[in-house]
Amino acid sequence: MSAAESKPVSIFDVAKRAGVSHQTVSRVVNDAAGVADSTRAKVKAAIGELGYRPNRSARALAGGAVRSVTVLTTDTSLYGTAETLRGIEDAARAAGFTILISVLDPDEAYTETDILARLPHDGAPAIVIAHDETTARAMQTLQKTQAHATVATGGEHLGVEQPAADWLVSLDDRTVAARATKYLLDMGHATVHYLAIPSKASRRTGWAAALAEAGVEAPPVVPSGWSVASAYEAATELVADPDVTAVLCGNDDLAFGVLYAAHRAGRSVPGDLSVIGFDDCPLAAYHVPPLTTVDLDFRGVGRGAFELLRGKLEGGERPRPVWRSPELIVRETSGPPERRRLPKGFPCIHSFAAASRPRPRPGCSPASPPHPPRPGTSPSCPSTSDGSGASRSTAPSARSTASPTPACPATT
Amino acid sequence: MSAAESKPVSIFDVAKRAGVSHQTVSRVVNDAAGVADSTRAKVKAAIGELGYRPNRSARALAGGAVRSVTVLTTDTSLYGTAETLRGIEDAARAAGFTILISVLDPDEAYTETDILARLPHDGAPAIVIAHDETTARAMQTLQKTQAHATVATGGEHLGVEQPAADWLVSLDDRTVAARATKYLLDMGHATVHYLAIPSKASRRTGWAAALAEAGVEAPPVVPSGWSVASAYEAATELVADPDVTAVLCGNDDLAFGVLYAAHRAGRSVPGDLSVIGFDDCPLAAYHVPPLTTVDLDFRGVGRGAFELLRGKLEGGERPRPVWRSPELIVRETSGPPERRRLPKGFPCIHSFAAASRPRPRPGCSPASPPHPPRPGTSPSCPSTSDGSGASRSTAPSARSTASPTPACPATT
DNA sequence: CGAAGGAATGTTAGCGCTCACGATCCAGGT
DNA sequence: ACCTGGATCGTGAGCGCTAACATTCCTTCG
Repeated sequence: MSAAESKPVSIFDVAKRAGVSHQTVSRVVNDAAGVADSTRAKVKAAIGELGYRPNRSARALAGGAVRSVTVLTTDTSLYGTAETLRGIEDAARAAGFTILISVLDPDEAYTETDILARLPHDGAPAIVIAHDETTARAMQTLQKTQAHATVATGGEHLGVEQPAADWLVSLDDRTVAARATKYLLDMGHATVHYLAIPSKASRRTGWAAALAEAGVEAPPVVPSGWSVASAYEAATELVADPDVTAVLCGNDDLAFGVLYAAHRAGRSVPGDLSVIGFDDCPLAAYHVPPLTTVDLDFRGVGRGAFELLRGKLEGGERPRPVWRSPELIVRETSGPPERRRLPKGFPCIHSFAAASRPRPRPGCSPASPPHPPRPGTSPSCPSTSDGSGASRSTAPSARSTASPTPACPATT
Repeated sequence: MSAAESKPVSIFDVAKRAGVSHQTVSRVVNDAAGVADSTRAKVKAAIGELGYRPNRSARALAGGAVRSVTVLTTDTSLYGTAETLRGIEDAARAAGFTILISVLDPDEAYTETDILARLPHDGAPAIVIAHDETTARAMQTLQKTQAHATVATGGEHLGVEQPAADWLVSLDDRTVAARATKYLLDMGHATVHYLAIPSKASRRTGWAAALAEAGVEAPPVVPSGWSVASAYEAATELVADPDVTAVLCGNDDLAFGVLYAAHRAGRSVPGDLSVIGFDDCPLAAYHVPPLTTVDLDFRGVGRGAFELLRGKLEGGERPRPVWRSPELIVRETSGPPERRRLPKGFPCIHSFAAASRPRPRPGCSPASPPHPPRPGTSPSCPSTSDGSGASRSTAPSARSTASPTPACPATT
């Protein structure tokens, strides 16, 4: 309350004011036992009057409980990273931890010392959001010397499966990638192409596995950057090929890029081309057309990572995060391939496409299917209470597995 | 290099190894003058051999230069916030500063002590990303007692204009909101509606001012949350009204929500309805149709905030950030209102809309206008080298101010 | 050739806090 | 009356570092 431009109040100031020793104040501040209630009250009063706040540096230096986590990452503005960070934050805040962020440059080659210097002090707890080479290497460095206080998320580059490691929280996106691929194959697509994010992603493995299982030769992976723009560029060639009828994308942003490229190439979606993303970012459900994607609970991963770390730090029995399998959310960018296939290299496919495209047509009828957009956080669907895996009720548009119900007939 | 599970190496260990005093080591570590080159080399060798890294807590405690910034914000996953944070990070990293993040809950009522307790110690430097009430109040608290070490960004809630304050870095979005509104008015729209983000935004002021100047009575502001979903919900009623022909949205996410709502309501864009966003998020240029929006350089704001803070901290002459006016990027969600207006309450507007909608039609001709998507960072356009304000070359789709050139004729 | 002055280095005293231990007080048991 | 022991509180040391001052050693100049 009384905060002038003077020396900050220390534990000794409080002690004098309350007529006790500094150690007693320390005990009160840290909720330690062995302080009489009357004394505790006196001290608390003094703290209030003086506006005392503990100095974290001093506390850390003196060997108190650490109460801070350093998060190492490369790009805080990517959806997955940002959400993971949010999860860590949420959990950390609830536990009274402070968060330090250390952003690494994906293009720089760091020495081990460079990485260790990112920590506030030796042995400081850290979480690495490992979605690329740089962060994966950082994790390996920390593993060597600070294993007791380090946890990673993601980590496709780390070459470890979740069940094996007690320092990794990740998603089983390999399985769901396989499921998504199989879903497309089952629908009649001859093959599924994969537009890859820059990461040795397990998603790719899942995709390849599903193709192999179906006896389909995997087409070459199409590499892309992280941005919509790079996906657009990477996809232009792909969507120009009428034999390409289904594209699985490394994340939603890439899917949007493909969708835009498809639009410019005159391919209709999903009649002509099916596109599936990864992430279920907030926009996915509200895109035109709504994007079929995979619901990846990055926030849960972040929370899990923090809890895991806290468990290692405090030794006590903390709930270990489970390795949940994400779910495929079928919306309106995926469906069976066009029955009436176009001859390869056909100059203009507009008339065909327009005639047979079922749904996502702006300027359609206002009497579209009822739309219950409740993208809140309620986890389970009250009415449709079968947990059969392929859909979730958090997304606005209802699932549509096969048989695309034409919302508006081709012409009135 | 040699990092076992033992006591971390301190400045004294290095001193002993190098055969000097700990203070000399300190001088070397901090690049202080007055150390002989030979000694410096010896010490550096010892540091390398022992793998010594300074302890930040101890350094901070002992009163060394601070080298850390606390960023206070409410939501790290919002585009504007995330980008501002990136800007701060970039600048901070370059300057060797550490970043602490403290996330506030927008729904919580914090006391002054609560806020101050977020800082690692009294007088610690901080940047507040003030996009809502909570953060604005936090800023006011810090202003009172830590003014010398605090800087804010955004701050529509702070009631201060940039030129007046030496602790605020923000964008002149009021002016550009007015410009966008005027652009729509000039194009023939009878009025412009505003879908507001939850913030006493200057954007709204600009919008209202432009309407007032044109002698148009401002329609009621439509409130929305930050999410696409809330925008969709808020906009359903709005887009159902055929008299509404132009909507200015508080940010791009809201614009996407409106676009989706318009799509479901059977309104065509931009023939039937013009929509303008704010932010120019990466997706805007690749949306279908590409979104007319305002390029807000949040990353620049973040960098500017950090530089301003550093200036206050170090006292020296640092470049003061300038108050740049953002630019309107006209893409394909805005245009003149339909000449052939529909009678109010007309049951199905599909046939009209489809017949006259010029451009954004999936499944159009592959011979669309040449598309140069170079969303890199090259700031100026080589060919069109007039800086006349209404467009920027960083966005893929070319500008189209008035007269929408139909890319594909209605039917072949 | 001695004093002054500077460069290089060492010594001391904290920063604000916690840990480990020591001191004090008062109940209860013998 | 004495001892024991738990509850409560105080004292001293030290975490790793830097600021301020002290010291040493070598130039350089009158």
